[in-house]
Amino acid sequence: MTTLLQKADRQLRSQGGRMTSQRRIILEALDCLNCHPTAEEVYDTVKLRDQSINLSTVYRTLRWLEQEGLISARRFAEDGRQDRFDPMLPSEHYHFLCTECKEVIEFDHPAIESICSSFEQNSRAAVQSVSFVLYGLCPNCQSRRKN
Amino acid sequence: MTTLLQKADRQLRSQGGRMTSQRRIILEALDCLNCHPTAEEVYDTVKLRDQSINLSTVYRTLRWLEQEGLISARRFAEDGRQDRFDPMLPSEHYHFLCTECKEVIEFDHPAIESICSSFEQNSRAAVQSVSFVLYGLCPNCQSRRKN
DNA sequence: TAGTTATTGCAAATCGTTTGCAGTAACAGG
DNA sequence: CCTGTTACTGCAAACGATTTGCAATAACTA
Ligand SMILES: [Mn+2]
Ligand SMILES: [Mn+2]
Ligand SMILES: [Zn+2]
Ligand SMILES: [Zn+2]
Repeated sequence: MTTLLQKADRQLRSQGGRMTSQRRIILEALDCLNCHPTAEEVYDTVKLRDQSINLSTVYRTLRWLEQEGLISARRFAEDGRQDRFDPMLPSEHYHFLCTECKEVIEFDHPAIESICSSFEQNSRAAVQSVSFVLYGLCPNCQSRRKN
Repeated sequence: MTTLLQKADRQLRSQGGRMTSQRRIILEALDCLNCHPTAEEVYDTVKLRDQSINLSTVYRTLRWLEQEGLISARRFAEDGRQDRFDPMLPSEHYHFLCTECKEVIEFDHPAIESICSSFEQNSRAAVQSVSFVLYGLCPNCQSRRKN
């Protein structure tokens, strides 16, 4: 399993880009920050290692990774209006967002694809991408609420 | 079929609110503006009837309608970061957004609900709401692109 | 080791939306 | 109708998330 840092390095090499210390720190943060962080969350993590790094550098790096197809930006409702960044997995997947703690759970379901094709047939529209997001309470927040 | 204007009127009456000329114009705009307008689109429409109406009044009215459960706000990816407003239909439904002309097509599919319950069982999370959005090209934009 | 230029930090701009405030106009009651 | 109370308005300024212009810096190349 190749890390984001490795993928980005290869990408940079092939286009005359430069691997800066800031980029390395951001990429390493993304690699160990498991889930679906906001830019602020990445920024907070990265600042622990380099106090002088700037939020706009974080954004520029994230947007570059997005352009290169190495991560994708997602915007969930019921989660303010900030973007969350998702390491691009090899397979399509969908999300559950806990409205309380903002935890994201990924899942997949075979029926989703067939819903798309049945919609395509009925509407004659061409589907290019799918966003399926469930909102609710994760197991933890449910039990926390009962108390 | 009761119009939004009628529903809002009833709601206002029951809570000491006032039916102003601005609200009437906005509600009438929403009633004939068929689909899923942004606040700006509503604003542009109402300005034709009342030059002096203010964008913040449009927002305040839309948010009030949202709170009253008469419309809902939706945020689609690939559509900038503005909200779109959806007259609350009696039944749950889902959306297709044309990435080119921003037309919205509504649809439903019986399998969607069973996907939710199967996710609930596997994850032990409690699903409260669902957002299912397809992105792609509507029939019109497809043929326009072929030429 | 020096030169080219991609990348940075910073501050200011942007975009969609919200808010504080003083003035205006609904509408209830006389 | 007239009047008083106060919900609602327009305006301007604040907002949060993100983007951008620019001059200084630091990767890489040769
Ligand atoms: Mn994901
Ligand atoms: Mn709709
Ligand atoms: Zn939770
Ligand atoms: Zn279209």
